[in-house]
Amino acid sequence: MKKKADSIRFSAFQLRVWEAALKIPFGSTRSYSWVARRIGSPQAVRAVGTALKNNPYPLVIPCHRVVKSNGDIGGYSRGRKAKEQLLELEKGMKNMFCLKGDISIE
DNA sequence: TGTCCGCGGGTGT
DNA sequence: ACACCCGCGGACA
Repeated sequence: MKKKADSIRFSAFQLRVWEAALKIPFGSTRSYSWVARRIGSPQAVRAVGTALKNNPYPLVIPCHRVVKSNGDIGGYSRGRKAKEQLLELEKGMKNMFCLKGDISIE
């Protein structure tokens, strides 16, 4: 990603990561490795984390739904706490609307 | 559990 | 070109 006045220049890798993140169902979570596999770069798990961190719209892109594969919550730009609360919030909303299954965006 | 190392991509120098 | 830095994961003790 070139940092210039343009600000609309992102690498294809980042775009793929964010696109994959957008496919994560509301109120659900996926792992970093899941995203890595999904974008066709199974070993790029660390890069996925970096890409998610660099995402320009942290709330539009549901990067908070990406957690560690070992059950840990993982990191978050705005702090782990915020991430945790966001997930709880989505869970609550899901419950509020009496949603049994996942909501698929595509 | 805690550490350690490799991983791919991004950024600074 | 080089040397780090990471929102990780898996192996190993």
